[in-house]
Amino acid sequence: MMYTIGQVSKMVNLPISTLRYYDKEGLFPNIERTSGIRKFSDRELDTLHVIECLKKAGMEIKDIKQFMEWCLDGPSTYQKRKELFEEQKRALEKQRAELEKNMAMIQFKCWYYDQAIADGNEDHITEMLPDHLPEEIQKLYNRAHDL
Amino acid sequence: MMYTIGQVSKMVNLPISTLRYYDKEGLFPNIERTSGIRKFSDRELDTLHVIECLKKAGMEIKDIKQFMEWCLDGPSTYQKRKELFEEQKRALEKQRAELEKNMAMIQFKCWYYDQAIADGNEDHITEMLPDHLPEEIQKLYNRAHDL
DNA sequence: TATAAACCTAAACTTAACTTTAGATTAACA
DNA sequence: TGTTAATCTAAAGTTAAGTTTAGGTTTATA
Repeated sequence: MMYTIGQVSKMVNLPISTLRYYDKEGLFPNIERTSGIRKFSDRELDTLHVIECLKKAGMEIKDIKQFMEWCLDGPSTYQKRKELFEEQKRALEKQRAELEKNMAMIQFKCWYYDQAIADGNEDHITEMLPDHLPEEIQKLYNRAHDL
Repeated sequence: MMYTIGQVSKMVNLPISTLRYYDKEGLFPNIERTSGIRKFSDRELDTLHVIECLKKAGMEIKDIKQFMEWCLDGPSTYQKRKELFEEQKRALEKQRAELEKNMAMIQFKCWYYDQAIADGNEDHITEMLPDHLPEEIQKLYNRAHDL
């Protein structure tokens, strides 16, 4: 199945200009064209999934391009490509740990302002810190401040 | 306890220029100074934790500044501040869901290249997709492609 | 077949979040 | 007390990842 750039834009919810930019940066190596007009296939849609994923893991466009070039080089780059994904896996695991810590911080703050609203001021709460908190909240606090 | 900008830079692992930039953007409202030189206290260190957290949740500097201004306004802004954290909580929950999806994609790719390396080519694997995969891998595949 | 909608490129522009530079002041130490 | 290290400001520069613009071509439709 083939798609125009406008169709893909709607499917993946990215502006057309972004798709053109990705193409210009080499992220769709040898995408098909008929009289100059891009024909996106399922291969390019899959590529867009991978791009989204690698971007979220913190990779830059130029490094994603490098990966796309490896894909053109065939079996000789399997090892490199695998290592790249192993590395991105570690990056995501690190992100996950940080996210959980930040979530604890945010939840602590939610609790904090619940208290402040109930009390009308922050006085008791600040005196309470960091030791005399309800157990569940103490856990959040410790996690948010990395013990 | 008071710290110089250089000490804080090492403590939080941010360049001095970034700390000055945050200050210029109003992220340390009424930080103390003696003859022009910034004196960071534990309050500013806590602020830096919050900044890191809000930035990770996707907030921009100017919105973090807004929050810092609310903090100066006292109890009348408790509600706003609480709502801000509730919103950031939702942002982080969304991030968490996306992260898990991306993790599935990455793990699938790791498996994929393990197979490609073992086989010497990608032929069997691509024929296998998306239906005839080992169950664990099928799960990853489905998750990565959102079913 | 006209004409509107969708597509194209190249190049300039934008934005956020820093970073660097230059030149000056303050603090720490021998 | 001199000199080296750390700090300061203002302003210009940087970077990545797009977005916008201008001017043109191709495709779809009435």
